[in-house]
Amino acid sequence: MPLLLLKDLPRYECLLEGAKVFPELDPSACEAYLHLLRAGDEVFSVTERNLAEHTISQGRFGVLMLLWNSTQRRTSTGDTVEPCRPAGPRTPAELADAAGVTRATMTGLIDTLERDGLVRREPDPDDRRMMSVRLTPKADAFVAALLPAHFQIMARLMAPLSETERKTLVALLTKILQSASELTATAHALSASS
Amino acid sequence: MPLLLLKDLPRYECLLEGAKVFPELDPSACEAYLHLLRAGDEVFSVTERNLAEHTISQGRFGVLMLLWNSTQRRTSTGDTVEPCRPAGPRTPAELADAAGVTRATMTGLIDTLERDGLVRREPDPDDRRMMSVRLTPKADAFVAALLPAHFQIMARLMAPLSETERKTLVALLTKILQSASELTATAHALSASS
DNA sequence: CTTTTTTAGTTAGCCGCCTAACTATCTGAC
DNA sequence: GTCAGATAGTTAGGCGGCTAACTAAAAAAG
Repeated sequence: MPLLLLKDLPRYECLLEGAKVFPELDPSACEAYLHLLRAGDEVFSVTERNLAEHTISQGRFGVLMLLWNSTQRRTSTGDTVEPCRPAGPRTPAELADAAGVTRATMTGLIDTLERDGLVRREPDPDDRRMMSVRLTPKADAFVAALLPAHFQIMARLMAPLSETERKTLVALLTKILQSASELTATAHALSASS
Repeated sequence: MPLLLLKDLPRYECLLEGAKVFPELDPSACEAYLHLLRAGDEVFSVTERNLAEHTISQGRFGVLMLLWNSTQRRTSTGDTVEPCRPAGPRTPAELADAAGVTRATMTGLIDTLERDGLVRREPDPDDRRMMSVRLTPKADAFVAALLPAHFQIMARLMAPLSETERKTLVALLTKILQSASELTATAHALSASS
């Protein structure tokens, strides 16, 4: 996360005191907000550090995973009845949408991946505006070597939580995600009408 | 968060299928991890958008809050028995520690804040290496005008969660935060011994 | 068929984060 | 007292986000 966060979160009493000055301050909401950002940032940093040991950034890793996913579908033996994602190679625009970054950012990521020999750009035969981005064999080996450690870190991060707690966490986060999306949508609607 | 995340999280069945290929993949851990990063990123973006309307970044806002906190303590009438944080003005190094960024980054943030007239650097009379960073009156007004909307956004984000659910969420996130800290600590120990 | 609009991708330039190297100052060992 | 090492802050340069402006090609309007 590109963010600057408080290392030591404020104690709950401080929030209660702050609520006296600012009636808008909801102490429990604020506490949840701060913990969410702090935990997200910390978890992000832990995985980022692991990826950095293989000299790859979170952003480029995300692109590799997206491409690897479609590669798996494409080369699978067909015993998967319902593919989890639409199959096939992916264009920069599709990758940008799936990853949640702008196309300009995706151009930069693909540039670096291509320079490192992990990805190839191929022109689309039908539409000369479009490109197909494909993993190289080197990237296949790279991802396969990287993933076990990556999965182990996730498992260790979540180790103190029981299966039930994990489900609870996911359910709570999903609720927050939804209210965040609604806030985003209304903000967009407001800016569009102005 | 400076990150690139999957817009549409993988379905749980996909994780189960992935676990057949990678025995290290713990599906529920992976699901929790992805939801945590996604929710954190979304919540971060929502507040960032609000701050951007007042032409301030999350990073600079964090610095203002840290300074504002110590200002409050310093100018308080003394009816707070136990101050939440050690009082007093703060040096760039202290701010960097509290915010969790490097001193170089803090230099840049303070530069911008000073340019915008929100902060002043004053030399320390005792130690000529040190600086004191203080809020200007303009910054006091700025923060006071900004905070109500900021708190309202937190409240709206957490609105779908009951008080109990918020406490549960904080408890679960605290557990994750702790295991993340342990992973960080062991990583540092390993790199120090090598 | 020509013209306008839309779309894919890139480029240019800003910002905030990082690390590494540097300057200036203080501290402590001798 | 002097000189080595620690400490505060800055500077320089890289990276990965972003927006905005641009080129080329396709699609739609006339």
